[in-house]
Amino acid sequence: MPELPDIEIFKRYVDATSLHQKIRKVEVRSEKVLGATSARKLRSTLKGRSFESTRRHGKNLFVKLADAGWMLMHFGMTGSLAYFENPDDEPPNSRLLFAFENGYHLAFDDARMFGKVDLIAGPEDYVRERELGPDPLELDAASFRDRLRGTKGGVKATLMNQKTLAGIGNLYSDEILFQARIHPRISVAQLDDPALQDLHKQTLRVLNTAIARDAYPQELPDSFLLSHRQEGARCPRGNGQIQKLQAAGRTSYFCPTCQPKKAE
DNA sequence: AGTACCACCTGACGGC
DNA sequence: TGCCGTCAGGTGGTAC
Repeated sequence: MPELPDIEIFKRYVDATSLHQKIRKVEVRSEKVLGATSARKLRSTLKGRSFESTRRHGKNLFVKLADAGWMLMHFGMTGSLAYFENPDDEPPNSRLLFAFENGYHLAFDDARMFGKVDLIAGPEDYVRERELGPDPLELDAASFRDRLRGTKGGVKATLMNQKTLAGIGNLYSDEILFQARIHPRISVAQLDDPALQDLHKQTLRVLNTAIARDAYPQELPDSFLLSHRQEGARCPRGNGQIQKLQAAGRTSYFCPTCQPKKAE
């Protein structure tokens, strides 16, 4: 589930459950999810310390450690978090387990292990080193427009390019383009200023709506494509059937009537 | 700069 | 029930 709205929900989850509690033990169940750090280093850094606060940039969650830098969490395609008391409730694909002194646990669960947990100096350095673009929720319309004006590729690829904007993935780019009535394969250069302004507006609306619904797909409005995201499904606006195609190397769903290839 | 393809991994699902 | 192919919400490297 991990695009910007999902990570924002994970952030709030950590804030609500796991801050300011002394860490008793760290169990590394799979070293695959460790980045540049080692199991030994992670354990020794975290043990006896606590999570102090969190930040999010795009799909990255940063957890501040009391007096010892930051922990980065990236959730890949299948990562998630679970906070629980009874050890029997540890999720099936738990890769890292943080045990707190209050008896509760936080698990980093990730079936495919494309996720990463690492120790880093801080969010700003990390964002700069990775050349990540701005988080779309922090962009006003003019900055958004200027950002996209500097690009030349397909609109779907551009929305998903983390160096252009950080946080949008395959699902939400489809949703944003559906709401903005833009065909996924149109190039950014074909969009005029009003179109880019509307694209910005829909981006914010889609992401904020998803966050407000806890990024829970079933809770999204029926007017969203995401609840109709399969070939042949009914267009939420009643304009025919959803189709799929490949765009930016990913399977993309769209409504050919609402999102025509040719601008009118 | 942009795109297409492959690789990294495992689990879920549909067809037989 | 079980096996097999296909696909999956991300990202990084390579080649063009």
